[in-house]
Amino acid sequence: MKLKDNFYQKVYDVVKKVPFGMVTTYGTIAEHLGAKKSSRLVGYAMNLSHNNIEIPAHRVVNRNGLLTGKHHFNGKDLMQKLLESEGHEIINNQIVNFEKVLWKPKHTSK
DNA sequence: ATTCTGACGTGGG
DNA sequence: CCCCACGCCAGAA
Repeated sequence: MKLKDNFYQKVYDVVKKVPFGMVTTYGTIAEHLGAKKSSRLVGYAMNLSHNNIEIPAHRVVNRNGLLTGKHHFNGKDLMQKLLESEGHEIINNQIVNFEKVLWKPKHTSK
């Protein structure tokens, strides 16, 4: 049981599926899992999984496209650097054209 | 065990 | 537009 385990598992899986040059949001993932209200869990799951270098957590931002979790990386603007390296433009900790690089699960073709 | 906080999001006043 | 509260789960003090 423990559907929550499945929940985290899905979060990791989805995040790892995020293609290069694309980003996603906690709310989008949570909604995809059918727990939009548990958007916090997604962020929390990231925190637990941030040990898993295989998970591009830097591609996950809040619904505002704001790099809310950039402080949780190497403690520097590593998150911003990574995003910029992938072709994103960050201004004031916010992703430019965020909606244009926003990637959604099961809607990859775009 | 209890209390607070945290990578969020939505709604109400 | 700004502030507060609720929902969700887990870890730390």
